[in-house]
Amino acid sequence: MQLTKRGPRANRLLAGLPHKDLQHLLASCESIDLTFAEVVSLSGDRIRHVYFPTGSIISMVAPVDGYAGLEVGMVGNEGMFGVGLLLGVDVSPLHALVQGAGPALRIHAKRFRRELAENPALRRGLNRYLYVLMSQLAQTAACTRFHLVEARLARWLSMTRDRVRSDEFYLTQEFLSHMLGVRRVGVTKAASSLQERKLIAYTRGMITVLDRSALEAAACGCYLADKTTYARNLG
Amino acid sequence: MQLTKRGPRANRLLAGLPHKDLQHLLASCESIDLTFAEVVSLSGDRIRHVYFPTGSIISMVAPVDGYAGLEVGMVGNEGMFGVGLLLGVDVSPLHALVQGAGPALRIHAKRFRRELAENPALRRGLNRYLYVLMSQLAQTAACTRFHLVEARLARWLSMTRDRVRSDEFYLTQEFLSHMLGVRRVGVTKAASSLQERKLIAYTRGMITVLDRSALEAAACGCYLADKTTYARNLG
DNA sequence: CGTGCTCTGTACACTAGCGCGCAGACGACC
DNA sequence: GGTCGTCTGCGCGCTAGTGTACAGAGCACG
Repeated sequence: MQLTKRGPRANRLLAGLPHKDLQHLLASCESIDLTFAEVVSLSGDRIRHVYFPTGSIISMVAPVDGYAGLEVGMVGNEGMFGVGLLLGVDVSPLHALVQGAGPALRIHAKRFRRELAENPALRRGLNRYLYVLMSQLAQTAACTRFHLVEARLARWLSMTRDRVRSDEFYLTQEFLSHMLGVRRVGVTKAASSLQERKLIAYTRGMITVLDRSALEAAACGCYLADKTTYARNLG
Repeated sequence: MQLTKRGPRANRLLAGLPHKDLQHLLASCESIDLTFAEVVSLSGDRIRHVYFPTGSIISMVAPVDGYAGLEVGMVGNEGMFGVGLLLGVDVSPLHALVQGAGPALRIHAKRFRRELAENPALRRGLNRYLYVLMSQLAQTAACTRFHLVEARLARWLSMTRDRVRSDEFYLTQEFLSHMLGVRRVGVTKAASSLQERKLIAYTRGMITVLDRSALEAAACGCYLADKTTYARNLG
């Protein structure tokens, strides 16, 4: 893992903090490694830690009775997990699981609340992030309803690529099918198509993005919309 | 319109405030009437006013290029429109339009921010509401993906019924089709089915709920899930 | 080197919902 | 009372995605 994926500055929310505030916050943080498919938190659980991924990705999955759930948000080095605490609620309404293995910083919920109370810059930044996250939720809802699996897959891969900052990452079609809320077969078809078009290549879970900009073009507008929202509010 | 739909206490967020805080806030509020299909705000617009519906309903619609959009949140007397301001952002990422005509209280964005700064009880309550709203967004995303139109319609009508606190309300199938993100014909089929089952009756936009609890039972679990989340956090 | 597991690809019958177009029904308004 | 606009219902061909089941392919590990 490169250095750029491990230091606190690798997380864009933390990178935006004034030096002194950051140092103060870091004193309460511990550096950890998240492993693929690890469950960070289940819907309804108390949030024990807040996570700032630096090189990892956490998926937020809405549970639905009788189904495996649906991913509604993706948190990488541009965000954090545990936003409920910003609003005074220490229970996550969503499942959170590790979609991309890698390093992250985490901080105990209690200390995080204290930091929050003492640190207006942190509060301001995270509030804005929460706004972006809400926009993403809404966008995803609409996207899931209207767009075809292939475009959604392209969006999803592009988002992942941005967050791991690498053209290669590990993801089985089975996993993807849960994220997108479709059958594995649906992913196979869409992925085959993207591979035929030379946008990606994959074998046994290792996915390689061959043509980034073409992949982004194959994605639905939601990809760009998300990016724009982020840039406007946190850029 | 009954008195219970007009006074400030008709809005559950306001009703939860200490008397003194409420009085202070009300000094900045004006009482207005929202008319059916009125556009409160478009995606990307500056938020000029925050709305507390007392007898009206505002729909939050996520725009999608090439489609009429998809409703992702419903705000009635249990909520407010303009949550972005809580997070320091004065632009709405979503369209907001009036789904149920009726009275509401509103307050200028600027004054609202000042109130917010001065009034911790208000902040606390609204933060919790924001949390509930986020949960609703996620729930709706999953619901829209997995559940059949008939169950979604039943959910939607039940939610509306709760918010207008009346078994009769005006809504055309055309409008409903936009909210649910399906064709009008899809609504016709689902609504016919519910009517055959004696759960509702309707003619030319006037919908009557005949059997509330059966309608709620016909809805997907998302209806109950939303209610539970609200009760747990604001009840 | 073979065995077993995981990952990927394919086939088949089925269904919910789409797009479009049209027809009836009710109400409002001149 | 006739006309027009709005609301509701239906038919028809079509498509994306479903559920299930099975087969090949690559890797790991004994």
